[in-house]
Amino acid sequence: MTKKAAATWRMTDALAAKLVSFEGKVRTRRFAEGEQLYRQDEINTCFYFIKSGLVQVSIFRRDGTEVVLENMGPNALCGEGSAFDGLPRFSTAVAVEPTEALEFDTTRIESLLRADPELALAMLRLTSLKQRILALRLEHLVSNDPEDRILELLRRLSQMFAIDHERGRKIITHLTHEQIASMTGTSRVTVTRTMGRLREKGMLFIEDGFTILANDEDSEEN
Amino acid sequence: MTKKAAATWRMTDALAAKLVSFEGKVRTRRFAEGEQLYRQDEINTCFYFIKSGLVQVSIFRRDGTEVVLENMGPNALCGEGSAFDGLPRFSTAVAVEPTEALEFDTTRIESLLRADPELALAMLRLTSLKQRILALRLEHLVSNDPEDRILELLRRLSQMFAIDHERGRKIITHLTHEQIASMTGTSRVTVTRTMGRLREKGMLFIEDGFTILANDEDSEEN
DNA sequence: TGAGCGCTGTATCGCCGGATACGACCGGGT
DNA sequence: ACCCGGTCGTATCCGGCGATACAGCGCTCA
Repeated sequence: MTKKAAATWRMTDALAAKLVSFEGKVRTRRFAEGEQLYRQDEINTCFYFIKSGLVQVSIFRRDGTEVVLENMGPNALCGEGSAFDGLPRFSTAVAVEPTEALEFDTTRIESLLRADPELALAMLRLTSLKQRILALRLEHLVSNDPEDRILELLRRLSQMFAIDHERGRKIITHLTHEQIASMTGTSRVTVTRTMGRLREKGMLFIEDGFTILANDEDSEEN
Repeated sequence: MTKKAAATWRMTDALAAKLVSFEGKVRTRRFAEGEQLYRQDEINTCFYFIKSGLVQVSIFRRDGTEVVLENMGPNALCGEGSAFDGLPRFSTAVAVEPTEALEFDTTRIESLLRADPELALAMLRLTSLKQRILALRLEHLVSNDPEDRILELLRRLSQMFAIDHERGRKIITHLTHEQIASMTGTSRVTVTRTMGRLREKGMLFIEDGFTILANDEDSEEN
């Protein structure tokens, strides 16, 4: 049950534009803090484009632990996976802030696609991006080295939510060690230990509570 | 460098039908054993629908280890992720058997989508399925328990490639422990140990070299 | 038929991450 | 000021996985 957090995912404005253009043509919904957009195991055909707010998408495992997939902020799309394949949702989405979203329904989207082939392309590009992120997370999760797992997350955040800084990239998204732990499949203690090590190595700095990831001059990741 | 293996992924015939119908309208390509369909880090816009043969999709990590994402058999789609988002491929696809595939090009697919909105839906459904599989793998990879990781793989295979058997589901796909290890991020020894434990618990049987996964009406695991 | 190879089953050992516990710090609320 | 909840830092202990090595076994092929 992680608490309020900043977004860990978003898309480029160009991609979002296509979805935004449907405002008015589809239902706009508001979710209060704590309200669920959809719940694991249920079947339905809606997916959401988030206009404002913050939605946490996570999987609850059988042993009770929670795996946070992503914190979706403005311009993110969520729920499209299970909306299209008609199978029970594999994740739960909860608004952790008051959220406004466009609700698309796949049972009605066929007509939209017919009318606007660009929408199909935009959707495919979006799901492709998600596929990429998932695959990259997978790549680093197979490793049992926590440093590897945590760096992968930080690098992704540094790409998506960071601003340049004299010593690297300042990551605006603030995550507690607990949250990082639940996203990387490690323990809170290990996150603390590992980030301490990274700091000693000069790969990481903390300033005003923000994490600064040093540019990896040593290699050419991503 | 895992060797020849059986498929670990496929889609339902209904979904495949739409793609198959494009035979003749798009290029058909043949790949010899060992030939690459695409390579990690390169950029191009093609994706493939496999008609026959077997393609191994894997990620080569910086430390040199290989993560096998999937062995794609007939009726599988691969490469669509990086084909659509225009970023460097995150995986490498190699034919491990002589393979015949339909080659789609995203730069030309727009016209196809326009002409046939059903194609867009089929593609979205397909990528959704892939997203689901990736997310489920993720869910189990965050766990450091090898039993968890390995069971997830076996359950997936049991759903996709197994036939009923008096003691459970007989998994046709034959994988060596080494291959299972590289798909689950564990060591070969651990796979052997873990599967031994599962056998003792009666959750697993080996017969004629095939793995039989007991139906989990026994519900309680770990 | 025998040699060689790949796969499976074990054993030993070192290491490191999880569990647990506790203290320091910071901020908000009464 | 005081308390309190949340977060970060650190110590200890234990279990189990990875690395490595080796033995038995069933192939294939000469």
